[in-house]
Order: sequence, then C-alpha cells, then structure tokens
Amino acid sequence: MNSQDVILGLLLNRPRSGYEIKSAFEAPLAYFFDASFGTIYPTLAKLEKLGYIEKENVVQDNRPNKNVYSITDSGRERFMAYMNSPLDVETYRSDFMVRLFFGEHQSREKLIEWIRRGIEQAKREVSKLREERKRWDAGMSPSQRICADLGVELNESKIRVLEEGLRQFEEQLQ
Amino acid sequence: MNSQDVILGLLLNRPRSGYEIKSAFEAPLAYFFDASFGTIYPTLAKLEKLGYIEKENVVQDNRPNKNVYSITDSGRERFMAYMNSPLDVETYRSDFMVRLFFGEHQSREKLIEWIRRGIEQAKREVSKLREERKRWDAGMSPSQRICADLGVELNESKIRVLEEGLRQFEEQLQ
DNA sequence: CAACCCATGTAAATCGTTACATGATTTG
DNA sequence: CAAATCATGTAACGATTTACATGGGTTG
Repeated sequence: MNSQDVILGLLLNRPRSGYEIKSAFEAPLAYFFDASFGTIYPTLAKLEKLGYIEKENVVQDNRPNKNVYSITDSGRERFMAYMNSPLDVETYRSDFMVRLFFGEHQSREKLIEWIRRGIEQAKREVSKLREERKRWDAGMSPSQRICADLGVELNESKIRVLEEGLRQFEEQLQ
Repeated sequence: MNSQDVILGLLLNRPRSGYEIKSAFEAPLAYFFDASFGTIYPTLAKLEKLGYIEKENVVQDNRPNKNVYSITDSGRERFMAYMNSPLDVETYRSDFMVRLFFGEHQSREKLIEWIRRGIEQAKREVSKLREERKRWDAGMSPSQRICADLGVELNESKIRVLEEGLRQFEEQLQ
C-alpha cells in the first residue's frame, strides 16, 4: 500500500482536487494512513501520467481555480488489483514508546512526567476521534465505522496501560 | 527518532554487533520500531564515523568473526539529547485498516473473510507477544513492562472491535 | 489588516526496504 | 547433506518529509 493506492481509493467515491484529498485525510482514515501535499501533488501527476486518473481544470469565482481529478477505468482496475494483493505488515511507530523502552536511562520523576503527558495526549486524541466520529457518522459505511471505533479503542487501551504503569511507578516512590 | 537514536539506545546497555542489534528488535521494542540489516549496517558505519560508537573486531572460533560496537561519551550525549528532544508524532500504518476503510468497494462476503483473518492474525500476535513477555519478564525494566503490556492490549482491543464489527456484518447477512 | 483558508506545485534531503553477494559453522 | 544460524556488507530503488515558492480570497 502506498499513496497511489489510497488516493485512487478516495477518487473512487468522487472526483477531488489535491487540496480536497488532503482534507480527506482526517479521522478515521488519517489514523491508518496519512499523506502531505508534498506527496499528494506529485502522486496525482504520476497517476495521471499512468492513465489511472484524468485532470479537469475547474474555474472558480470566489476561490483559486483547481484541478479536479477523476478515476478512469484503468484506475479502477489498478485499485481493485491493490485490494486483492497480499497485505502489507502493519507498523505502529511510536517515539513515545521507544523512549519508555529506554526509560532506565531516565529518572523516575521524568518517567512519571512522560507517562502523565502520554495519558493526557491519548485523552485528547480520544476526544478528537469521538467528535469526528459523531460528525461523520451518518456518511460512514459499516466498515468505516469499524475503523473509527478502532481508533478510539486503541487510544483507550493505551490510556489504561499507561495509567496502570503510572500507578506502579508512583507506588514505588513512597 | 530514527535508527541512529534507537541503535545508540541499544548500545547503552552493552556493546553489540550488527547481528546482535538485529535480534534486539524483538518484542516489545519491535512493536514500536524495527530496522533491517540494510538499515543497521550502514547506520553503524555512520555512527562510527560521527564518533558516537567504536568498533572492535572480535575473533571467534566456532563462528564467523564479528564487529562489536560500543558507545562513546559523545554517543551517550547524543542519545540523551534525543531523549530530551521534542516527541515525534506516533504513526500507526495499517494496510488492513485502509482496505477496510475502502470496504464499500468489496462484497460483504469478502469483508467478512477479511475481518475473520484480521482477528486470527491479531490472536496469533497476542500469543506471540505474551510468550515473549513471559520469556523476557525477569530482565525487563518497569517501563519496558509497560511497552510489553501495551503491545498485548492494543491487539486485544483490535480483536474486540473486529469481533463486534463481524457480528454486525453477519447479522445483516441473515 | 492580520490571520486563515483555498490552491498548486518543486526540490533537496533523508530514510528505509529489498535484493543481491558472500561465506563459515552447526545441527538434525 | 540440507537447512538453519551466524555474520557483514552494498546498491538500486522507492517513498516521504520539509522547506521553499507563490498568490488570491475571506473573515473577524
């Protein structure tokens, strides 16, 4: 899976501009894949060159003009080939957890501080995801609802584990 | 955070060869960061050139010789600078979840099949992590235990959410 | 009028994966 | 004797981030 596959998937629903694709990377999709403008625009150019999408320039009155891309039959085929290809292995990359892993090389106070911040951060994330989940709920497919739920659940797991860890660190301080 | 930081962290405990570093990427660390030989060896060469680590060639009888690297004072400083630098944002990249997100473009049967496999996969992962957690438990620091617990918990969350999703899909089939 | 949103792109640099290349030793 | 483990590296390629560059329109 790469940005090509995901962008084709987004264009399968409806034509979009690069800017609109960027804003489609919100929860719940953003939780599992994200791309910046520096990826999106070159990828659109490449997909067009490959014949998977077509560009149409749309003139707007009150806003800058935009290039709206739609998926072609060839693009649909390519997307379906991706959907049936072998799954990539999942990766969860966490600087925060790596630092915890190396926590022996920090003071207990600092570790406690880190964990507290991690908990706060995860709580903010849960609020954000729940809010977005409510906001998009009507338009979500059943499988998208699973994605949204997982985003929330993963963060809640994290909160539970960190709170339990924090409790143990604090006990040892007394 | 990048492979340089993580490798320095591993060398902080004890000197290791590239091959030994690779095998240090097991649970729970591997769950949050991983590196291949193609990353490890060039990174070691770079770290040595930068003066963060030192190479010693160790001759072995029954095995091929190896290059064992130890961290220098400069390397320790560099690692501590990393530990106190701003946190990178976490990324959870999941091909599986992205395909679920685009699930509208698949048959319900296929989706059910996918979700079942996802559940099985997560269960295998839980077994593996629990086993490794038991195996390393004695030698783990308190914060490493948090890492190990989180690996298990995240997978269990995933199993719960997928099982609930599966239930809903199956209901609709009847 | 400042800040923010809309809108598109490029270029350099970094980072990492995969495959290739090699070879000794041990274990079943 | 085959397979697995130990051991080190390179090279090509692909992917992505970050910063740069530009500029119109809207909103408070």
